[in-house]
Parts: sequence; C-alpha cells; structure tokens
Amino acid sequence: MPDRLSVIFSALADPTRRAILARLADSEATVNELAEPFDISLPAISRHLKVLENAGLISRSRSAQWRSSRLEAAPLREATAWMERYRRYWDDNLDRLDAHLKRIQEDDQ
Amino acid sequence: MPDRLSVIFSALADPTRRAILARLADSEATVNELAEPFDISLPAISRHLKVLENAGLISRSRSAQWRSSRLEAAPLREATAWMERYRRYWDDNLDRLDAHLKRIQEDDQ
DNA sequence: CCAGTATTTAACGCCTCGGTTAATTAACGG
DNA sequence: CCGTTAATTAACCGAGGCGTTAAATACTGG
Repeated sequence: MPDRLSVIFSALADPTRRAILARLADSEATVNELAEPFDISLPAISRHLKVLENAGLISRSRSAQWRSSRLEAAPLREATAWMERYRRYWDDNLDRLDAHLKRIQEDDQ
Repeated sequence: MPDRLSVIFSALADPTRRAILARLADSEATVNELAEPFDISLPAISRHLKVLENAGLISRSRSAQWRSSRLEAAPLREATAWMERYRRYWDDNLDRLDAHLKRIQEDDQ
C-alpha cells in the first residue's frame, strides 16, 4: 500500500474529484447531488467518493437511504506542509531573504 | 490532454519523484546522480524526470554528455494556491475567525 | 412485505503508469 | 575513428485507474 502523501496527491490529480471537493466546500451533499453537474454515471461518482474518503478528504454519514459527504481538509494541510519545504524556491520574499543570508555568509568568510 | 493541476498533482503522487525533487532542493544533479539512491533502472528514472519536466517541476540543461536537472518550484505555488481555498477548513485560527464572523452575522440579524 | 429511491458492487474494456531489458543516440577523449 | 560513458527510446508486461452497464444492497413508507 502506498504512503499517505501519494494517496492524497493522486486523489487530487483528478479534476472530477477536485470539483467534488470544491462543491463540498459549500455544504455537505448526497451522492446524487454531487453527481448532478457531471455527465458520468453514478457508479463512477461513487468510486470517486471512495477514493476521496480513502484519502481522508471526505467523511461520510448515512441518514435514511442517503449518504452525505462532508469535506475534511486535514490531508490538504499535510500536502501543503510537504510543499512548504519548497516555498523558498518560489516565494519572492524568501528569495530576497535567501540572497541576504548569502551576503551575510560571504561577509563572514 | 489533462489540465495543469492534474499534471502537477499526478507528478507529485509518486514517492520516487517526490524524493527526486527533495534531492534537487539541495543542488542540481545529473540523471546518474539522481538514480543512485534508488534501486530502479536508469530508464525508469529517465521517465520520472520526463514526467517532472512535463509538469514544469524541473528544467534541464545539457553540458557535454551530462544532462543536469534543476528544481523549478513554480508549479508548487499553483498547487498550494489551489489548496489555499480550503485553508479555512483546517486552520485553527481561521476556524476561530470563522466562528467570530458567524457570531457577527447573527448579531446583524 | 413490497415498491421505490439511493447507492454500491460486479464484471467488463480500454488506457496509462511504472517497471524491465535491449537497442539507440549523444558527446567526449585518446 | 573508436571505445567509453551518459542518457534516452523501443518494446514489452502486469497492475491499477476510470469509465461503462447490469445486478445487488440499503433503507423508507405505505
């Protein structure tokens, strides 16, 4: 079985799943409600939801015959935490800090 | 052809590729150098690099018979920008802010 | 219990992914 | 030019992803 980050990133790699997450940012929703905007079959949506659940990106509850999905953003924190290590490579402010630190280091020598 | 975010996220979904990026955070490196820590074949590494390049996560330059890879973090900024929309769902401070705003809204009514 | 609605599971097809080995290309250096 | 080293491409394979339709399951309400 793959590591958590791989599971999270591959869950996010599908545009339908990202759209589902975006929809869930508004409110909880049932499978049928989530399926409505897409022209793919219900079973396909059902599996996307399983992938998202497996990645911890949604949780689900049952009420009568409806299964409601709810956004769980914690895995996104993990993913951003991983990317955070690279922020210095794209953040202008940190670039400047970096240059500053290099200058200081040169001064030391 | 898939959208940029999908390409980026699926590039990040492989642990070997994430390890390569981590290695490149230190310094540029040749294909052989990048392959060294892994016990998979050189062609496999070569394809991982192609995937990373395709996602814009590395750039490559040739010097003699060596092809050097260099980290390009800009796509990570795009990816975090996408996740940023969900920060309110996991950030404690923003949770509190959210609760605060809700209280204010209730007061208004 | 039965009919109806919501959702999942099963079984299938197609395509991509990640690995392999063998062959090819690119560039250097004697 | 030839041998060597670096890297990629070609051809193949097995596993898994994402879609389908058909069948099964879960639950409600009369």
